Amino acid sequence: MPAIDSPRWRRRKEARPSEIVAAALEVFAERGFAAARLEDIAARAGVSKAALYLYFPTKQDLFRAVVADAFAPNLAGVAGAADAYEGRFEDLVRTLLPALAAVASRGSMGGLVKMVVGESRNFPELAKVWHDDLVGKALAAVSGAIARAQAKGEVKAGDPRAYALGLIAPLMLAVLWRETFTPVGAPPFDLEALARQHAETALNGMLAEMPEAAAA
Amino acid sequence: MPAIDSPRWRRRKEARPSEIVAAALEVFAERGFAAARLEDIAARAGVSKAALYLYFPTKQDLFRAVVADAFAPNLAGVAGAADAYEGRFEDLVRTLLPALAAVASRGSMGGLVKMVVGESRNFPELAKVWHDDLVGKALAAVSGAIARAQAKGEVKAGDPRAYALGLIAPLMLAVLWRETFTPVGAPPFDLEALARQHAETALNGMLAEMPEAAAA
DNA sequence: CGGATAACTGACCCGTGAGTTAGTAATTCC
DNA sequence: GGAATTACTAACTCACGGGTCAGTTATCCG
Repeated sequence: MPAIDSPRWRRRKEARPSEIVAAALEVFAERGFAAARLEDIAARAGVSKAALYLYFPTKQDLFRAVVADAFAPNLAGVAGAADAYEGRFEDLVRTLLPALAAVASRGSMGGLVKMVVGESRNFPELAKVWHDDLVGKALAAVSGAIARAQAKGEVKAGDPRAYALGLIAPLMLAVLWRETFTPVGAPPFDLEALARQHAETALNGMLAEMPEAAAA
Repeated sequence: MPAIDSPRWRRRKEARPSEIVAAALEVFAERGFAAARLEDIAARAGVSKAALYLYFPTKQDLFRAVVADAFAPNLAGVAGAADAYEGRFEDLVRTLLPALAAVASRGSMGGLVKMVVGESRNFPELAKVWHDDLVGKALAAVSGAIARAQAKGEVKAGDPRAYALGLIAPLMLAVLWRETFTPVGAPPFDLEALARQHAETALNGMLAEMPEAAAA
């Protein structure tokens, strides 16, 4: 027999939205937008399906909320830091890559990236927001830092945007690898170690060849 | 009035399967598995929906056929080439990366990669096949070539698998970029140029530092 | 305590799309 | 030519899941 008190449910107007969004992030990341069932999201949030509609008018709006919630805090910081940075380029790289690895290790970044690439065609406006406000900005920030380092003679000549992609791509792909292949038995990548080794390799490849000089 | 002859449709038992698979690849790549409609695939293949079922018993089987058809030829060659290679490591890299860029430029590789990452949770057996037979093998082949180059003193010490990821990740991510962000106005990457620059940068970062030596 | 409020639920509706089937028309073979 | 074969289609069924609503129950306030 169940306990006589302890009501069947509680009113928790404040806590619901974030719990729902968290549950939705999990399910969307696992199944993709179309295959995700609102009943599953509701169940994982400990709530009935109808309750979702008290807070989000449609499935698409819930999806948008997930994106807005989970995306912005992750990358905005990184981009801003790279943008404002003025010290030696190699110090930036040796800070940035492990920081990115740390962000990627915990948390939901893998699921997010999957959602971005998987649903971009079905949500062109979202793809545009993702690019204009976040991914594009982050890439531009790193490219900008590289261009400045080139102007100071720290970094070899070459397309800064291609250099930037070369810097961050291994980490991104390692995250996708974790989401995609590790669950079926593939050996994982150690993100921290990868970030350290890749930082050294990339610097080694990018830095101009004066033994010791430049920088303020 | 329509022409009096020219029948409404023709019997083309041989040609149908490949046409259907090609149409399915397009639609699956655009929409993802769950959101893809068989009617759309049928229409694009110039055939009725029911005709699909003459050749493929279910939507999942059609998806599997698409994967089998489109995936294997793309990567098997690359992996084999890297595996068998015995010359100087830098020559391998300068050959492999542009070749990969060429494969990625034309054709459907972007759509495939999207399908892999997007549907891996919904098709664990496929994810396993993808990894065990293709992606994992390709990565192992490149890692192996790097390990051999390290043994010969051509390449610096370090985790070969991480080096391999660093080599191919920028190209993969550029392909995903094209699929995801270019359609909404983001500036594209020139894959050929990216491959060339990245090959030089990566070699610069990876090669051991004896001015001229080693190699058979 | 008891009425009012609103957060929440269970059971429902209905559009959509995977899969089926009865029949039609292109082809083949005599 | 015409019967037999079968590639193909139009029209259907039915399960599934997004979205709704009437009613229930926790909570607030007097």
